[in-house]
Amino acid sequence: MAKDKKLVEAITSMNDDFAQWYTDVIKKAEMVDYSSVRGCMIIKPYGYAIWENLQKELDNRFKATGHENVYMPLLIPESLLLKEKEHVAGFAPEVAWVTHGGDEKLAERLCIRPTSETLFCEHYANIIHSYRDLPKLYNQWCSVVRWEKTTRPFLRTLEFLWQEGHTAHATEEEAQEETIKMLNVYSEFCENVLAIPVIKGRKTDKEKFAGAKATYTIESLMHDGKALQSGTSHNFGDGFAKAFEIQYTDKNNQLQYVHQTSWGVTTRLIGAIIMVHGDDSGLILPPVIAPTQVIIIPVSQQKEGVLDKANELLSKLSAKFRVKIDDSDKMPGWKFSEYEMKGVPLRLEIGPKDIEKNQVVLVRRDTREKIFTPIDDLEETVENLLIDIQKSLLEKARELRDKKTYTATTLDEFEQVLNTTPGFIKAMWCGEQECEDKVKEKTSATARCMPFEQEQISDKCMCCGKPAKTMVYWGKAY
RNA sequence: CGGGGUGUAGCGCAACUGGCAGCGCGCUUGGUUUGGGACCAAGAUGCUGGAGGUUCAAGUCCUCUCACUCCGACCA
Repeated sequence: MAKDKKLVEAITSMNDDFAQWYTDVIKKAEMVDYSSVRGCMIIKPYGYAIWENLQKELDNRFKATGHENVYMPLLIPESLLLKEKEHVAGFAPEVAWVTHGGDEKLAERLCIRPTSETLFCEHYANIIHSYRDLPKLYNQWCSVVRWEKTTRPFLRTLEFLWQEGHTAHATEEEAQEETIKMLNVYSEFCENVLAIPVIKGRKTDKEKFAGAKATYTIESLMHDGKALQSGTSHNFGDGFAKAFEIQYTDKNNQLQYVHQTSWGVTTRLIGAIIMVHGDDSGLILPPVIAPTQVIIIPVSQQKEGVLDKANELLSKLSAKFRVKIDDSDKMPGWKFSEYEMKGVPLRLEIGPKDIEKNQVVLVRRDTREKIFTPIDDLEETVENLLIDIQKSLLEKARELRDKKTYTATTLDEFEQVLNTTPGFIKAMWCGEQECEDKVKEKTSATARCMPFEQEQISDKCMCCGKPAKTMVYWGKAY
């Protein structure tokens, strides 16, 4: 009866089928819906609210580091896209084209932006003339379209929301400084806001962005041991500047090319939140970005005074926190499960027994610990608990990642680890793409990044045995 | 783009060898309930993903197509 019923409603267990678990969670937590266009998702209010909170936190950080928001057009003329060779080669296979306006065929077809480097470059060429015009620190929030072969909500969709920063600087040093500065903004954001620990480092040439001189990345590890590239920051050098003729006159009246950067994060981060923190009861959201931080659930709400008290607590807490009340006539047990599925960090139960004792029951989503709290201490306790949940989510994620991080000194060992205990594998590399290709071919793992924090695992490349240059984090990636 | 799986009510599924399209959950109304997914009663809901074909008759057989999903390759 009640037990069978629970089985009907339950989601797939993570350990049984991680991919199915993921799909169940995003559907049951009402984050997305599928649309009639292949590979495109409808982001529902709950999913979008998470994006909005994430956006707010990031945008504040961009502004605090001197960046300004702009908006570039959705459409890019083909001739403009073709200007930088490597860049086109990287994106051409996956762009969508607009060929008609109404019934009329266009003289030049337009692509729907897969990314906006070319537009920013064209614009920069027009507005940058003097060293006094530099640096230009622009960012835009928009969506882009990439015609991917296979798609998954949040992780890979044809259209996705993102932010792309594009900056132009007078010198190589300044551009490099900006590239690293924004990578640090991302990693600080991931750890403090999303409670996701990341590995910072540089991409190998094989993995770097089309047209970039160097790509830096933050890599995180999901519950199933797969890596997720969570944000990138590119140093373009003056490659784009030369292709688009972005030049300025320096103090010595010499014509110089600018040095550029770009950096971005996407709605994919929501996928990371799900797969880093979630459990078999559903989502677990870090309090800082949770659309609802506290859900109030009245118990025996038809009894005199219960709803009044619950609403009183609602208005009291709303001054400081994002709080909601569920006074629908569903059973309390149903509501408990529902908000666990949605990952609300704290549940507040209030019923006749509590009112009698002038207390409430607080329940943490992450540990399910029940805390009986006097109403007089409520605000302080809630505040402390939210801070503690945020903190312990990060700690727990870091512990898990460290536990799933291994080392290997030979390719056999590497394969063995990857097949038995998927995760990050730290191993030495000679620097040759040949070895990178071989690893991928044999194991389907890729070089996730060359971390800033290097370790000497051994002195030989785990693949070819030649002297090693770099320690690399390897892994299977989303 | 290659390989597998799936499309039937909002969701999960059933319908044998081709023969009236059904069940559970959810939904609506009324009532009783409420500290871990309540109960009773009465209802509503379908061009079986789409197009063509075979047949007296198609959810079922054939052809094509679209979407979803998983596994690879490609990518944020």
